[in-house]
Amino acid sequence: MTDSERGEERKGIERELKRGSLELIVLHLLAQGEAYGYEIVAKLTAQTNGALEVTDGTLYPVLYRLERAGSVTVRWETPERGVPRKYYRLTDAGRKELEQLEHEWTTFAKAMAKLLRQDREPR
Amino acid sequence: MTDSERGEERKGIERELKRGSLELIVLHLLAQGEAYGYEIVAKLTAQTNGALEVTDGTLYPVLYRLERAGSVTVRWETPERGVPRKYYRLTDAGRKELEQLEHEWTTFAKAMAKLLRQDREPR
DNA sequence: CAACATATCTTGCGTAACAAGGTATTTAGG
DNA sequence: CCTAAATACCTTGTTACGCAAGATATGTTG
Repeated sequence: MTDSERGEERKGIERELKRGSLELIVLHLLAQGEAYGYEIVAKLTAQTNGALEVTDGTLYPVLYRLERAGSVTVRWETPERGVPRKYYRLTDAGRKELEQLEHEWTTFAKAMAKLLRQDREPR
Repeated sequence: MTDSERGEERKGIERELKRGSLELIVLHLLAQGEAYGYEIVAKLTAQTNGALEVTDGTLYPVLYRLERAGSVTVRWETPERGVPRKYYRLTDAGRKELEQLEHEWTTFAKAMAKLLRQDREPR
């Protein structure tokens, strides 16, 4: 039995849709305040009621990219109890990048919405 | 002058955003009626005022995927004047697929919109 | 000290959009 | 007739990213 026979061929579609949006998502969450990796994963799940989830294996590369790009700064902190955490904080450049990405996302979403509003052939 | 100095570092972002949306886009355009490859490219440009463009090198693989998936049927036609064209037409399965993709896209876009509406840290 | 929880990081895979280049057919111009 | 341009379709290689899976390290608890 193939995937498509099981009706599971759609499994990967959300994955594709997330492409290009993850940086924006992470920057947006960090704009709410400093956070560490696991916390970002949890926040994302919470603030979208599970509609937009990410595993840590996906998140860390994103954070690394943001750091390299100068959008975030990093700080280790060892809490009174528990494992050391790596806190990420938005830079001014990161804030600008966030605005830019937000704008581009909105533009794209609007174009899609407009296109999908076009009438189909009546049957 | 580097790309980022020209503010062109975002060139690739739209490409990523399109990921996963192209099948939906093509199915939607075909729902307006039968069309051939070049025609679909032109329609997309026209109906989005250039906001969403695609080259034929991108389109043909999409059409091939749709054909393999049974979402479209194909028919060659040689017009009175000009080169033979390959016309694509939506199947019933393609219509279902279109609805499904439309739903998934909308769900995703709504989740994004909701997330981006969350307040930032006041400064 | 064993088992579990927390947290970070790495590797390999699959896929999709695209640029670039290629082919075939038709039409137009000299 | 020959060449050039236009139309249309197709293929190849590159690149980037999301993710599953697993590795590592530290801390907690019974």
